[in-house]
Amino acid sequence: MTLTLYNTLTRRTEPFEPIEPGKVRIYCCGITVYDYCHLGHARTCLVWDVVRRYLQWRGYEVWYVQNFTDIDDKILNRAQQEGASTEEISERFIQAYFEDMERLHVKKADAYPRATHTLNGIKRLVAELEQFGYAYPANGDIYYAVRQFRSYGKLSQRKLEDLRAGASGRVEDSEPEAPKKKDPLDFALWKSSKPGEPAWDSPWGAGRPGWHIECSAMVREVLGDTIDLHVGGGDLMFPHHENEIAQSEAATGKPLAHYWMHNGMVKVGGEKMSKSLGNFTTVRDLLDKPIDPMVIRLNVLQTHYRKPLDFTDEGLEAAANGWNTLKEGLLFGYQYREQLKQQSAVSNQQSISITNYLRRFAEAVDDDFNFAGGLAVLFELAKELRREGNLLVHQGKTETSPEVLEKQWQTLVELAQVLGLQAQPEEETGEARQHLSDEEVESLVLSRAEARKAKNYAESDRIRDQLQELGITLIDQPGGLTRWYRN
RNA sequence: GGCGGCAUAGCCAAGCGGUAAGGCAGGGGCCUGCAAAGCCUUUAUCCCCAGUUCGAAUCUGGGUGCCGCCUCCA
Repeated sequence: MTLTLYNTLTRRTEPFEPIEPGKVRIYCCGITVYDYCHLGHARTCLVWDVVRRYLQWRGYEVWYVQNFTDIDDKILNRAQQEGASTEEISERFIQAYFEDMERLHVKKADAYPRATHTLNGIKRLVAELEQFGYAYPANGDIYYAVRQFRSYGKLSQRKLEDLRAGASGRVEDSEPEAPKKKDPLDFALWKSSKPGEPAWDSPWGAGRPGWHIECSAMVREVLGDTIDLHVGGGDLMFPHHENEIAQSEAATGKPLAHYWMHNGMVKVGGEKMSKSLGNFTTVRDLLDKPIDPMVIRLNVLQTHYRKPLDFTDEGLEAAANGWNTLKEGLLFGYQYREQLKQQSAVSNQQSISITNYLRRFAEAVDDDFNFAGGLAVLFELAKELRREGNLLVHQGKTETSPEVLEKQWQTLVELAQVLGLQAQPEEETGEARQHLSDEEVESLVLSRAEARKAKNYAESDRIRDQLQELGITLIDQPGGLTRWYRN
């Protein structure tokens, strides 16, 4: 089987071939740490977390790096607003980021480079670009000369003329520094600092890096000149990723990444979720509602990563119900293992079908990370296990042999783990529900049976309700037999 | 205005030329004193039009409607 993925660079789905066989180097454009993460950020983090997990499951050794942009205008603004330092702001939101991601079960990256920790790399890159004729100074700032880079626009598939036409209308009035630029599309590599602003020494005077340069520097420093996969939100394609390519490739003469992948935006009421529209929900607000983090994960995974995802209460509710189904399957082993051991073993004629599940899952996901397709396999397994579990509770026996069920369960758990979905058995609180012993329950069930026989349904229903409140569910079976179980 | 993407059941969503996965919600049935739980079962011809093909949701052309990017943005 071949893993294929959609490469933004070529606008085609291509077979994945890593530079070094068996190894994958991924750089994920992380966040600018000036506020809490909202669902849009969460989607990006979740999608690429699962891509990474899948590659690992597929046998690749993955080196996954995600950056923090911890110096930029917005951080500066926020710091000024709060009378805090930029370090205090970025540090606070980096910590918040880690808290949020941990709750969402996003695996830690192998490295979290930061712009402010990469100043040497940044300065080196700017110096090289200047030396090679791609950068020029203007009023203390250093700009990248877009027209010097012949293939500028190759990622977003736009021509310079088109871009200029689009930019011309607003550049003059919205950007006071525009007149300093030789071309409206030129962008700052290094910005001189105003009094009171954080600044680093450089050959161009005290200042700070522009927005795009830090990623070029961090990729190079942590992963090398050319990496396998560069991923991030679709809104970064232009200008951020385009500029990264222009910077890195002009300096190194090598391709920055073989594959570029972009995830779709989260939308609210048909519009992109964003800070400026004010229609965002932060990850922590949602989790504090509370909503099971796995519900958010499932909600995200049910839409293909490249498509926009409309965030709605209904969608969340559907995902919550769906998660319940998966959870019941995932808890099957914990719940019924003991009971199953007592069942007589039947032949394991179905053991071959296990590889079938794995194969179908891999086939779906190999096709440009179609996790939604792969989820169908998980639901199939979960529903089968739930059904068998119910049969065990209601009829005392399963249709499938315990060995096969055990394997199916393990398969489900394995596949769920690939998607970062996991359910833990709830801790026995050992309180109210444990007040009745089995004998006491039996005796109540017996009194109820007598009441029913006497057609005293008021009394029998009272006992049934009473037991239900104590977490005990009764199952009346044909022939007057009543089974019961603790919820 | 320029560039790009999407349009599949009540809702969400797979599908990549061979006759519509899955999830959610709903319908019907069995069981029951009634319930609950459970079990069984059921629900689309794919925005419109015209082509290509033995055959199209899937390819081509033309509409229509949404969305994203072109400015900070995951």
